[in-house]
Amino acid sequence: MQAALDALSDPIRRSIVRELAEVPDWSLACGTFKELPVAKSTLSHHFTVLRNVGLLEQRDEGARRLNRLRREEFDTRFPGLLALVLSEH
Amino acid sequence: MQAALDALSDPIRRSIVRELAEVPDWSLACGTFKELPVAKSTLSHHFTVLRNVGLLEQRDEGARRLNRLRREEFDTRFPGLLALVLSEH
DNA sequence: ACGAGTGTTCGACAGCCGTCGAACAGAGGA
DNA sequence: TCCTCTGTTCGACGGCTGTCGAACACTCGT
Repeated sequence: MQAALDALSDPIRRSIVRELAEVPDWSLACGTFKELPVAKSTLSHHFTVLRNVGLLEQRDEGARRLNRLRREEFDTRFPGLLALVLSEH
Repeated sequence: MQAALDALSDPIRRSIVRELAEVPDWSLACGTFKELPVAKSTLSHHFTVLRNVGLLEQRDEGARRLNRLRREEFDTRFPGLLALVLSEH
């Protein structure tokens, strides 16, 4: 719970989550978020946080690392939280 | 949204919210939270944060300041978030 | 009027965390 | 093989914020 709220209290990380929710699973690599105003090392850090809290699943496809939002698993553990974040416009 | 998550990402503030949820409205003053491991100035700060984010309503009763959890108002603006915090065991 | 109890405000401090650049590792194409 | 692209790791830095004690303001019994 603490980790979940910490993870989602960062606006950049919420942006990542919202963007992943709008595309099919495994369709976005980490590097496809270049519009975010942070360095790639910072982006890598954010992905680590989201993965550690159970919001993300990652999978290597050659040189790229594809992402999938763990909607059901996360919603089971923290009901309504993901829906709330996704409702943020 | 940002402010709401920031407010609830602090464990002390979640304790305050949970405790207020278990008693009738206007039944707890700020000073009745002495079991929390913080100084009273820190406690006052936390109450300010919770009030500013719309989770609390306060009312002076003599020297004491009584609190009320704004359940409906907060749940309207951030559906499910308060329920999630209250489910924290 | 005095003292006790309640709560706020202020300045100061410490730790956490988001941020960056540089260096590194691996995959894949020319 | 070399170069490019992708992503991680590392050390360093800065700002935010939770924390405290002291001082202040107010209410209410005694």
